[in-house]
Amino acid sequence: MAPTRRTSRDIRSESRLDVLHALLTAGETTRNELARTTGLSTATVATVVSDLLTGGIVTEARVASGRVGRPTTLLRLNQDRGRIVGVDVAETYIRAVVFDAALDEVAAAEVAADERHDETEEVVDGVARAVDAALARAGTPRDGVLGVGISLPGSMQRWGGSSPVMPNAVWRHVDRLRERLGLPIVVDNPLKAIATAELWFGQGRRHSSTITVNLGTGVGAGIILNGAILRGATNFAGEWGHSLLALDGRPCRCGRRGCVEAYVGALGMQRTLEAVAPEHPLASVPLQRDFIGALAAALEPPEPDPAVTETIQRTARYLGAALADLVAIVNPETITLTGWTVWALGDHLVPAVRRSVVAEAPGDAAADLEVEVSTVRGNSVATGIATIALERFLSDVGLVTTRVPTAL
Amino acid sequence: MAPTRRTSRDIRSESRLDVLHALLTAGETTRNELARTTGLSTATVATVVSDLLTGGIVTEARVASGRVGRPTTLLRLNQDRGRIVGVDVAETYIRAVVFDAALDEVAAAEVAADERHDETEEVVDGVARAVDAALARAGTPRDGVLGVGISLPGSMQRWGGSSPVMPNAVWRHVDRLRERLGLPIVVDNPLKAIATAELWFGQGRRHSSTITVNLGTGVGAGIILNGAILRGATNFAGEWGHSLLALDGRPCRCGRRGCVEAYVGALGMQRTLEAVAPEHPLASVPLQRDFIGALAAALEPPEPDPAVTETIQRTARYLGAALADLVAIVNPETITLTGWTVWALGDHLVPAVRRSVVAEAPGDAAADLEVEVSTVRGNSVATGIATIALERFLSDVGLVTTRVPTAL
DNA sequence: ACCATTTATCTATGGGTTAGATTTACCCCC
DNA sequence: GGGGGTAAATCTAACCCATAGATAAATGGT
Repeated sequence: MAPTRRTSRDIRSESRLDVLHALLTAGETTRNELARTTGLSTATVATVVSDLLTGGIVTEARVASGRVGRPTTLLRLNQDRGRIVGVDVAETYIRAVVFDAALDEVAAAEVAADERHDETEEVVDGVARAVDAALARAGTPRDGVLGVGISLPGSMQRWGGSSPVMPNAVWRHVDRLRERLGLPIVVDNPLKAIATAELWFGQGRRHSSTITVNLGTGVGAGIILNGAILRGATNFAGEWGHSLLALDGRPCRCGRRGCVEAYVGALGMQRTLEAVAPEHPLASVPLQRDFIGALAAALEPPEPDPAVTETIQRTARYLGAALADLVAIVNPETITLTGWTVWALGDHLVPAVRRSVVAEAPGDAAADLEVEVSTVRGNSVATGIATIALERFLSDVGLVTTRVPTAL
Repeated sequence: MAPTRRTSRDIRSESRLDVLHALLTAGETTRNELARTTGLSTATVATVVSDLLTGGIVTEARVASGRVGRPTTLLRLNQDRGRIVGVDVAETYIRAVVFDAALDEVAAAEVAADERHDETEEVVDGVARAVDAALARAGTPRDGVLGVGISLPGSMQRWGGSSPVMPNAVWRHVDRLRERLGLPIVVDNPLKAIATAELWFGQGRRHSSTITVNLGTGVGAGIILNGAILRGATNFAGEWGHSLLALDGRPCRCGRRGCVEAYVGALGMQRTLEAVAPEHPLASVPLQRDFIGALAAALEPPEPDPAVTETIQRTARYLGAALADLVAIVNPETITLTGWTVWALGDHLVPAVRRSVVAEAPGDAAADLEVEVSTVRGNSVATGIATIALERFLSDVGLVTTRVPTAL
């Protein structure tokens, strides 16, 4: 019944990941502390740390303790093990971020992208230029790259199957990307990337079930259950932005009507402002980021713009109702909010959204739910997809058995 | 990060459950066949079968093979190991079903229930009377009962926590039920029960992710991911019937507006008929089962009632849109439909629902989705909750480590 | 130089699995 | 009646995981 039977190697793999997560959280720590943090015995921690030292993933520094007893050795992730690149392919830009092996950002580069970039060659070229520029900025030779993670919107692949079925367009992307970059790559979609960022750096470390919701032009949810990303049958899970808020409601970019995104995406918020005050000057701001920035500015004391305030209130209600659907169906412990709309407007949105979720969720399902702005900083898509690339690298060197989706 | 680390005992537990599921599916089988079915080695199957034989869960019958070679021993679940009772506490009835240890139905009894049965004593009394009547009908002494599973609507409990938080009303139910029945009991909600039935007897055996949707007075979804029931932080997952279909739409029984249940529950379908043909005689049929039965009758050839046909079409569209939300968020491989509305109207609903899901789901997310009537026969709530009771019994005798939610 | 203390490592023992050897129980044939 | 071939069932050595507690290492204090 379990589609993939777990073996004792999986147990060891989990132990290694637990130790790596504890190291990421602590920055530097000791074997005894790792035993306390992970619940593993000191013998197991010793064995796992030995494996990671041998693999060059972890380094140690002998530290005189300044007290009696055997001196303590501090451990940390080996930043110098190599570089990992995370690439966020969005609608209007392609951003490549170089991380060290401790997943600290080293350098970044961005190239503009035409929104009609479903032409394979243009995407491949843009990704290659962004990666090359970022690596140059980081001073990293190609042989120092452990892996490149590339987030492609809408990419879909059969998880774990022996013959993955993928839309031809995406297959061509992957093949061409591999040829062009000449580096080990892994491809996934942005929702899985942000979920991975939350799992490794955010609330996913502390909670069994977390949903991280991205608000921007597009809107979606990364779902973490029992310490793993929910991918779904076709790696499509989390497309909550295209679940219904209002049957036959507002037209959505996807061609359907009434989607959550049509109400709480940046464009949806502009539509809400148009409904509140059709002649409002902000209703005709053409660029979404400018629009959201202007909303934030319009809310500054001492005189917040009443139409903008009403827009925020309505948006909070729509968002609360949509999050209540996630609560009703998935019932997570926490929901985190991420994305550039949240950075700009979170202070205004979050308190109202919390109230709205509790009001809109059935029964008292949302009574204990925590809704908060994500603590994952920077570009969480790039961070997450780089983390997926690191996991893939660790899998390739036999340190973890987690099945990272293959871009064959 | 994994909330509960898996140990080698968990691996053995999974092996035992795999063997048990294979036995349930096959009825009777051989060790070699079990090895082929489960993928375990013949040595492991031998060890597992030995454990199950020792525990009296499985029996063997020597069978001459009629061919050369060592004769084959047939194995089957030991029906005589004891009896398990599954109790479905619904709004208007309490039904107790007695199963043997191979989960075949032996006898049943039903008592009427007042819809205002949130009075603890009335529920406890009704459950006790139903269980006593069913056991009498089965000729089963109390000491022959391995466990009683009781499905209580709305029951919630913290899964796996050391100090479960549960609404007081439900706590009182559990305490009083244990006192009154004097039998080992486990309590869960109907959505978890139907998911368990689908996992053990339906599509959950063959697919990694399945959602089983119950349509009746109430509407909800049992969610199976990676061979396990999705419970959620407060055991509330699957309340899809109270996710939104239409913001500010039809009033729902739960006090909110626009819930899926208000459109595709039995009462919702009657509201749809009222919208289609306000003077239709069926619009005022008072009892929901009578109404649904009358709908089915009105659809018989050669002259199906046009208003009823239109009602079915609209309902299929609403249901398709609501299922599309499950596809967008959870992305399962299959969706099965169950419940008395489905038994009565499935032939008319399912083809249209399939088309609607594909049309309403974003992109081609639903392209490969299978939507079908569940193959789990009988009362799937009672079957499922009895299966949970069997799992609990197996856990109590140390044969599985699966954490069945405790009704302490 | 020795002792107490603390950290790190080692070891025997517990759990799981499998490949392949061995045993068992049959049928067929001489 | 016995031997050979065959297929099922069982056993065994070797692999994986974990931990409790013993042992070793490295320090500071006396």
